[in-house]
Amino acid sequence: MSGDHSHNDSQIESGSRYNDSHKHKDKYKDKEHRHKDHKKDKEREKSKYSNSEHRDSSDKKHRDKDKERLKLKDGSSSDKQKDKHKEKKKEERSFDGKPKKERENGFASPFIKSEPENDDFYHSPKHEKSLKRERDDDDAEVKPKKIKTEDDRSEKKAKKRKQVEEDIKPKKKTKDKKGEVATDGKKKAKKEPEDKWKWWEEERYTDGVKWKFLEHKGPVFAPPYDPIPSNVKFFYDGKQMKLSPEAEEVATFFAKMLDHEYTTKDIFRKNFFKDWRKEMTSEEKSKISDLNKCDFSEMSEYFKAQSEARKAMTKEEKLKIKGENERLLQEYGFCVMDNHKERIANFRIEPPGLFRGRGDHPKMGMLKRRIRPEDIIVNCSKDSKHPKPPHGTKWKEVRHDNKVTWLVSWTENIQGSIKYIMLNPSSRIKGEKDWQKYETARRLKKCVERIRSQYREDWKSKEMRIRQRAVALYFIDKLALRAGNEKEEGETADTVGCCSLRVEHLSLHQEMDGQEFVVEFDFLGKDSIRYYNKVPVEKRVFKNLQLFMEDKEPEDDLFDRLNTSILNKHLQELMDGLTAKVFRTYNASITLQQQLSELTNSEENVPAKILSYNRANRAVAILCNHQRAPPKTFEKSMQNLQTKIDAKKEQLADAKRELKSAKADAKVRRDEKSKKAVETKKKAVQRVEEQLMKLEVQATDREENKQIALGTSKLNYLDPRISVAWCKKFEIPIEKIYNKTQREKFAWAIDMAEKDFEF
DNA sequence: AGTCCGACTTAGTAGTTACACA
DNA sequence: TGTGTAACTACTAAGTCGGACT
Repeated sequence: MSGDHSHNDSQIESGSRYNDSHKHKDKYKDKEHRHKDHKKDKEREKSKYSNSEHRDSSDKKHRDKDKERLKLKDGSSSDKQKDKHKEKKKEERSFDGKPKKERENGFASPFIKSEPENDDFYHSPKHEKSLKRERDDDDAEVKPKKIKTEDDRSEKKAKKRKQVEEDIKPKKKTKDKKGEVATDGKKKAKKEPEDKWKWWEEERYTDGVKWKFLEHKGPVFAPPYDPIPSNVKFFYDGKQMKLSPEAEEVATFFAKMLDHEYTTKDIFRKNFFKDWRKEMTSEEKSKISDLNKCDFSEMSEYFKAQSEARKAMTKEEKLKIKGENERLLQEYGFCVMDNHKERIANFRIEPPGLFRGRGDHPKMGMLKRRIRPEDIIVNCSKDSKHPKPPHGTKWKEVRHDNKVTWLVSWTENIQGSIKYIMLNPSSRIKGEKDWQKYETARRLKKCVERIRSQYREDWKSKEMRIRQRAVALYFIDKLALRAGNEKEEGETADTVGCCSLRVEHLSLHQEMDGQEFVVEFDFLGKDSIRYYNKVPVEKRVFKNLQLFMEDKEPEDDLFDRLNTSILNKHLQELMDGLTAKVFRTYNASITLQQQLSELTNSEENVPAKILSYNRANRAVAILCNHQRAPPKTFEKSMQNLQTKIDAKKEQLADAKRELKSAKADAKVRRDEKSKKAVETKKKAVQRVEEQLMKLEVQATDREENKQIALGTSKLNYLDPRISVAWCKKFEIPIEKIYNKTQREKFAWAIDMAEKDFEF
């Protein structure tokens, strides 16, 4: 399997963010020009709607939505019918890895237990009882009681657990808190339940319902604009000018970014200036007509001084701010969902500012407008205490949709997309989904060989669309490419995934570096990260590619008979719940598992084993092309480490010399005391050796990690149970692999995976 | 069949904090 | 006792995917 997946290290070395690569830049610039011409009209059309009018259209959207919901609620029979049908379909799909019959009777039990939340946050007793998720209560022997967490489980659940987790014994609680300090002690000790809620031992909703009760305090808005002092001046064309507060605020956004490269970019400046002018008074508008004549330098200096001052604050002042943040977190950072207090991921509304897209984004520099309560849709239980809008304001809407997971949403003005406030990854609602994702990937493991032989067969198909589909799937599987939805030109940076690859993104080499049939990929993927890879492929694939590229212009689609929706429909037929991204998850996780078993040597010490883990992790990151900008201080910190290593080596030599002389001494004297001295020296040598080893490992690890980001795969692609099992098997403390946040996110895996877990 | 859009996951980076070390 | 660096967190952009609508 993995032999199939040859991943070229050169990919990393040469890979770089588009902006950093000159060769690349030029290449893409050319293309952009070519594209531009036929984009123009479309763009003009678009921009008409981009700002004020957008609001109207989105309002309308929501009105329509309302209608729709109403319909659903008092439902005409036909609507209901349709809905039921839909939900059933969903249900059948939603529980990966669980036999269907277990799911069907979700929470039939009338048993309701009112379990007091062990903390009175948002307590609304009158509702709690009726809103508790229902469960059966008949398998008391499965798990030891804990005083206040859930103790009602069903037989089905017990079975399910057995099946999924095999023989999970109740564990001594993982005390993963020892290393944590102050803040932790404060909030955790008081607020956190002693026994953490194990949602993974409970029934799940089966019908598209995400919760039964939801209560929260709404979002925290960005602080209002704080005008700069009047002695900080703005100059236009050399003359001082007092700006209106609205125009001034936008000017400060620009001033704050002055040091950044993109304020020099034409598009950025153009977009900024256009949006800035919209905020000006007519007087200002008539005066300020050229951005180049604007002098923001005093503002810029002012903000720099401010940030210096912030750094130089006294301990007390810093503590005060910290305390205030903590208070805000406690008040707004949590919600109650189905009787459990859960952490919210992003409870602050995004503040206004200038949009910074990634890569060559056509909208960079545009003004991201301030979000007001009137823009906000609140989602919560009907019978919860609704969040109050700030004094004198109103929400746009309060709705009670328990088929979605978000608490708050608003429409952003740059792309017109919807932004959400949702729960933290440690929450039940995110965790269940995450777990499910890995179960789907594990199901793929069972049938991946079948799928592979099928697509290989399809390479020979008479039908073009099938060949294209098969070759694309091969890339997705072998190279872990993303699906590649088509995107609107001129709205975003020009990036592609598998289905949206263009002819210009690959070149074919009959022979290259002694290998036959090499495909050279060079394109910008998500976040404008460059994907560069030379891959030898099967002859049949190569021939197909030649065919697909025949008579096409560089900017034509490689797979002109394919898109993500066609591909995913096909995948759905091959396996329930299968989509393109499942391959990424599957290949990432299976690679980790293989690499770990290949690289780990049980004889080695803990740091060496961790190096092996990081290497396995790295193999995955390379596969998934997870890159990062090399840290700014990389070279220097590498040098520092080297000096340390040299010093350690010297120290080791010294220690060895001393040991030698001690030995000689002992030989002559033959007394206890000198024998002991030898022992001590021996120990010293050993200790220094270990330290040196540790440093060297660190150096290797860091060097190999220069441009590779491990975090993304660890967080999103690697089944945490693989890592947990590995830790247990080799007696590595889990803290060495996962930090606190990660342990919270993966609590389910840490609790359920034993050392023999197999992906 | 294609388009649009809502909901949700995946992504890199900027800024902050903790920590090691001279 | 500050300073440099690593680790972590917060932030938000940019994907995926399914379903409604046309």
